[in-house]
Amino acid sequence: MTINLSVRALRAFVVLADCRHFTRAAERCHLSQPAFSQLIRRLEEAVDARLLVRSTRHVALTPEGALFADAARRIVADAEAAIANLRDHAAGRKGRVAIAALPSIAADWLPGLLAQFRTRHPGVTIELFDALSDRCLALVREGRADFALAAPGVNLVEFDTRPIYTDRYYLVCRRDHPLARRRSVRLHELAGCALINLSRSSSVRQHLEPLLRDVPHSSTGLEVEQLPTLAALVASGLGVSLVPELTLFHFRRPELATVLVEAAGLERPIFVVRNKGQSLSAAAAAMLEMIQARAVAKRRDGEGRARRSRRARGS
Amino acid sequence: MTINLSVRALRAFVVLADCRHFTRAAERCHLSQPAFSQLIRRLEEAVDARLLVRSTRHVALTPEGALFADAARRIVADAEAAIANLRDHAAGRKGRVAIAALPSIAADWLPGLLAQFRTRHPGVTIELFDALSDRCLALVREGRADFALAAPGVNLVEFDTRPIYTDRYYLVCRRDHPLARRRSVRLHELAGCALINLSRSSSVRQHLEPLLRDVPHSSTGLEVEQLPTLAALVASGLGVSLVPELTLFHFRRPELATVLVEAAGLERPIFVVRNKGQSLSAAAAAMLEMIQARAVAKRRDGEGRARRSRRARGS
DNA sequence: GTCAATTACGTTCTCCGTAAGGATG
DNA sequence: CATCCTTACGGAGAACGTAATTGAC
Repeated sequence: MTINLSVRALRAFVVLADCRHFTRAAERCHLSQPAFSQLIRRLEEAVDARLLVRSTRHVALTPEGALFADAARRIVADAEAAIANLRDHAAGRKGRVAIAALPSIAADWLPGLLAQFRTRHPGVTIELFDALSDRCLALVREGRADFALAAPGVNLVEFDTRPIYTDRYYLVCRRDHPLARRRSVRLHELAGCALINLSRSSSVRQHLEPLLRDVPHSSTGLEVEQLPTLAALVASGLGVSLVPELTLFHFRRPELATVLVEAAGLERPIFVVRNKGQSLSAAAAAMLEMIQARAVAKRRDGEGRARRSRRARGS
Repeated sequence: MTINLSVRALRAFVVLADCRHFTRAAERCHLSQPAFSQLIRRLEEAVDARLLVRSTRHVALTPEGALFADAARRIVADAEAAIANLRDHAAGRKGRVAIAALPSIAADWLPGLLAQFRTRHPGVTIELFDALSDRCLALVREGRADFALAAPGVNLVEFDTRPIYTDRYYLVCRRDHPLARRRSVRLHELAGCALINLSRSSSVRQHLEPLLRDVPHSSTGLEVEQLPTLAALVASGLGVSLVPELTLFHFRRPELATVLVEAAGLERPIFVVRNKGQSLSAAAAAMLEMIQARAVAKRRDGEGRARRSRRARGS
């Protein structure tokens, strides 16, 4: 009872129902007339009903045939639409990308990149969640985001991860600070500085805490969540801070200076995080590709800056 | 660019999307696993997109595959519904029959027959137009009726016609009329009778007019449309009339008698009238079949009565 | 006689099942 | 090592095109 209909046969029948002429219908289907005739006959056998009344001179639909022709038209249209839709999605002309990214990344990298993506893939809906690492991972886990751009969280083993960038840390201080004119500083040189911390829940703080244990510094006791607040505190001379490169745009003010901090392990890797064994939609894959290309460019850019810095110091 | 999808392949894909396991899906489709695998591979080639991510251990849908699976489910369901629907119609379990019939036939034959048809084909909608011949033919021509049961109208050549019954004429008179006790009369015996006519537009009148030209009868000048009126006029002693057998139920009153009229050509053929080269729906064909069977029974019945009449008169 | 459908027939291609191969947990 | 998907391959049947046939106007 499991019949096999081919969309081809249905299309042929629709064409025949339209022009009611085997020879012409066969031409339109790029078939010889006998082959076409056989195709229709097999269709009638498959559905086990007479769909057409044929005389050698005229072809007419039976009432059942007319009924079935409507259904066939619907099915053929639906199948063709499904394939067209599928192709659009596969080619990245349609679709949806949902990205979860750390606020710093969302604010620094992504805006320009998303604009570029949109011009290249105008049919794709973009969803962007800017959230802290844990929330980013949760979004991926729940399937609400196709992938995340995040720093290493508590537990990444349940995900597929790939590093795409290593973010470096910068000292943020006032221009009148002793280290402000330096191209770079080493971590131990911060001994004695008054450090303003980010809140304990941030990935930056979690990353820095163990490294700073060896560096004697005077604690300011200040702890903030928002980077603009931090910038204002530093500008007011209450202390200095360490922030990842990606957040530097918060600190581009005339009264502030930013200095690269060099230290082993003082690099924050950024990962692309995805669900294990789950493939990306074409649109998401295209988006990720663009992001990775940008990351590579950024890395080269960073290295260039570093080399230039070393040359400037006359090494 | 004219791709061939088979519903079978789509169904296979749907099954696979449901259980995500080639071996089990193959079993459900009654295929060997390699054949099933090939079927899916060909489907992916046909739509030119990866629908599944296969590892030797796990099978997962790509986002595009999930999208297509929805469409496939829809198409498969639609195709199966279309076939089921078609079969229902072809088997007369569903459908619509529209009959156009002379009022006499509609009132005399059809009611019991339609009730019988309805019990046998409960899913079929029945439409009944009771109208005079010309209107019946118009309904068939317009496709609003599948067939008509009518007397020969002006122009039947445009239709396919088949006689199913020949209606005989009866004299309608009062019981005190000289001919009232007769089993049958010959047309010429009506000479001198006061005849009440039906209106000129009726097929009965058109049929009778030429035959009565040779019979000298006194005209009453009365002309009516409705048979109940005619019955009342005859009952009042204003004259007699000639009416087809099918209308006799109008004249079953204690004060009236009906007598078979014998004359060459004084028979009204009833035709089944259909559009040329247009086939009937299964439901309509079943209905027509029942009607014809009933007509045959009625004819035998009539002949029986006639034979009994002749015997009674001692021929 | 001509047009238009079907039937006949040989070839090609599709599609299946069995058997062997390879990857993953 | 057991599971499970793929590849390989030979055979059966499907499907096409050419040519011949039938039937209606």
